[in-house]
Amino acid sequence: MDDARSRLLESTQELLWERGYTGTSPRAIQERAGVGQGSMYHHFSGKRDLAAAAIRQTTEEFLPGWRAVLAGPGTPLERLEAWLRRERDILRGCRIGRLVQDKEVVDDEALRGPIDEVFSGTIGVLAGLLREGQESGEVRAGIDPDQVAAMILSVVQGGYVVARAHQDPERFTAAVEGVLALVAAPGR
Amino acid sequence: MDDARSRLLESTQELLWERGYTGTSPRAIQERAGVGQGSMYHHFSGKRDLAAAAIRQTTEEFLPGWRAVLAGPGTPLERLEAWLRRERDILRGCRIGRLVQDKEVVDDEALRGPIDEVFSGTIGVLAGLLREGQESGEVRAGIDPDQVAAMILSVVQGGYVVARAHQDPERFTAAVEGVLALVAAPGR
DNA sequence: GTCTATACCCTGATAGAC
DNA sequence: GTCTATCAGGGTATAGAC
Repeated sequence: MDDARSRLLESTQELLWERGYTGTSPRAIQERAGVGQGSMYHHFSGKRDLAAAAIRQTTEEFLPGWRAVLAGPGTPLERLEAWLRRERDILRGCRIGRLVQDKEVVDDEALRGPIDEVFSGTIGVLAGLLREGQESGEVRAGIDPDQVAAMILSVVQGGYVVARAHQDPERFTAAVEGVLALVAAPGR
Repeated sequence: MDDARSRLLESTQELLWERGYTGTSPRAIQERAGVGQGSMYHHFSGKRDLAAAAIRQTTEEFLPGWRAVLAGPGTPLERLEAWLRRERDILRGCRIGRLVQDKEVVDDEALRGPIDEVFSGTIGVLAGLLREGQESGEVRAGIDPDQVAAMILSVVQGGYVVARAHQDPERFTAAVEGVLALVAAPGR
């Protein structure tokens, strides 16, 4: 019954990914959802409200990925590898990272907040993983896990950007393999 | 005399940086340039044409930075450090990397092309630098310079993204320092 | 080269009927 | 809950006068 609501959220998630916040119009959202004007403004107070809900929903969909990194099978380094090498829709870009280019998103706490939480949380998770790996000797010693965690997330985010510029997913892959080669303890 | 033309280009460069392609309107360009409608459409055939010229001009402004990396003072690693640590307007993001989130830019060869050239060229320059550094023993041996070069550019691009999400330039700095720690040969 | 007028569609929203 | 008006403004461009 409030199927319209969930279809609106889903089409907003898709359009934000494809077009960003500025490039996404209420009309386009309604059309893709197969829902009329009145319905949308019944469920949400406007574009911003709908976008905030859609972004929050998207960020919640990242939780399973975190769990796998934290508690998946394998050694810390293996879990990092699995996360970095997992299947991604590289040329479509990151569904949340891309939003942060948008001035309207960055200037609005309700829109930027959830993105910041995912990124900050990811850095925390990665830093923990690196520390674990250092203790077991798998990960290169003498590096700052927090710095390297920020670096790893940056490689993923920047990998999307560089791959899109060249229209070639291989650019992303190269960057990720570069990280893995550097993070492993030398001579293993 | 064709000062209007150069003012148009400059205001387009600024607006593309702040707002992206989709978010930049001809009207806004004209207002910021202090130029009327007719003038803009006299010098350029439309928004796309103007944006293509502005992007090309922006990418040309990257050349001095390359030269410093290639032929600046210091060892290869010192030149890499200088490039990575140089003053940047971090929270404003990368003036060309941000454009690549835009579907209309990616789908248009005239807009994406110059960006691709700068990125591909940068990776080439960085890879050369890394090879030099490996020969002199400054840079960690046993890594693939092309992969690590792609990784370094990704860290810069992703560093902007992550810093904007957190609204804190320190995130960028941490990522960059992470790279430098990993790239240097261990025990030096 | 630059100006003003004009045009048409899109954006983001409100109002009120059903 | 959803539909159909309706609206003021902006986006992007063309036309023709100056």
